[in-house]
Amino acid sequence: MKYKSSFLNEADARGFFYQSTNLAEIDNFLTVKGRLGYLGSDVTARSLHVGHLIPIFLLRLFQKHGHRPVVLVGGGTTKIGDPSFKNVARPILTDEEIASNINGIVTCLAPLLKFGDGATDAILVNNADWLDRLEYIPFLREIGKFFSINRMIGFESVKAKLEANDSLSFLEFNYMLLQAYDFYKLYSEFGCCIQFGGQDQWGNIICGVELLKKKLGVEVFGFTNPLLTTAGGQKMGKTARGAVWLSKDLLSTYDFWQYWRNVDDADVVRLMYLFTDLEISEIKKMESVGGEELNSLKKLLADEVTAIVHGRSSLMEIHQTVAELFENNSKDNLSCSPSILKYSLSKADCSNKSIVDILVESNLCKSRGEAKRLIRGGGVQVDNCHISESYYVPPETADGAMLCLSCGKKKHLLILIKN
RNA sequence: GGAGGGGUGGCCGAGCGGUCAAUGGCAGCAGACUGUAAAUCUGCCGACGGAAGUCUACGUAAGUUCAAAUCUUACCCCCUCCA
Repeated sequence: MKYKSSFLNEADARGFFYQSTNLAEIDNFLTVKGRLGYLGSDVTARSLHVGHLIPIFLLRLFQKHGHRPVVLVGGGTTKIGDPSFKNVARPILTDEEIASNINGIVTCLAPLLKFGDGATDAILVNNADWLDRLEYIPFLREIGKFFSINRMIGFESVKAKLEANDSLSFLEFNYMLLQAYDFYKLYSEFGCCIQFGGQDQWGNIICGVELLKKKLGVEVFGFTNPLLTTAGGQKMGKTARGAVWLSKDLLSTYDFWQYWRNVDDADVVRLMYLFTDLEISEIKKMESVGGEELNSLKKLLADEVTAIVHGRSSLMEIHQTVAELFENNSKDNLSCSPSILKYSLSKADCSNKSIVDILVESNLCKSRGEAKRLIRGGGVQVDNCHISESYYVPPETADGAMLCLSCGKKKHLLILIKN
């Protein structure tokens, strides 16, 4: 075993470790159960997405090993916007938007961490509770005096902006002081000694560590995880339709599953370590797998991640949809599956609605032109037959008949013909 | 406050009076190949229209012109520099 603490051993083995302050001390510190560690997140959207997943799964691990996670939602700092490594300043949100975003994010977290009053139950805090009440002069005198501009402009996150001649407003420049102050607060009020975050948070985290050392003379710790990138070095978590959200309202469980089902070969095992509860020894065996066998591991990955994020019960429905859509051509039960888009067509409409109309009305295509182009390119199928004419009209069929209309291989629409 | 440089399609970025619905790259979509992946190749990628074509777009608003993303003026916004 590399470390004394079980948490560090597992976190490191699974690929959650990027860098930390005084690693040996953290290791000692964590040999005692019930330690507090926090993760802060700004609340710029009403759901978390795949990009947030690494630090949250890290917290989950922290909890599993008998420690107590603190989740800090940035009700206060979101009003500033973290400028680190961003080339566009964050939009300024209203209090109402922030409040509703916090609700959404809490909903996302519920299945991932156990909240409550027990010794290892997670705690939720909102930094608006203290940041909103700050007074400028006292803050400058008590906190600001510990920050050296010389040092601040040396941080990678700031330096990058300065060198690129990007504007960095004073508002944004203050972000790191506030995040440092959060750490100070959480230490003073809860005894929280560790801050987790993505590697891009390093500068901000260090500010907090240094503030506590200077102000209170205590040593607290920072621990960062690598950013989630694909094997090709791309930031992970984006798809055609936008971010891979954790909220069911923004991305169906079926689409969430599909995201993991379709990851790059080279990423499968790494993601398995990070985002499943499978034993490390189990996953180790997968490292040598290749070819078609790897393809089936992707299903396992998709199952496991989806089970953690959306509950194992959601898998049945997803599997049913997948089976019907891809693995056999029967569409008899497809109508029962909530994951698939449906479109009702009256018998009378069969003769006066073209495929183009249907594609547009069902939102499969954004415009008639797009629908026509897609047809011209051979991307539209009805019951697995390519159609080549934009004026194709579905045949009149008996009541209750169904046609399966596909745009490419991934988007499907079930047309129910009714009277 | 002064001086200078900019604002072009999802992003980057050319164009600087007609041939511009706007070169190129990225991203995206579809087809082929495959393992529902990657890579590769091919096609598409403002709206409406069967088409001819029409309309809406180059920060905003006026103007000059037969004709403006391109010229003029005002305004808005961004960036850089200032003993």
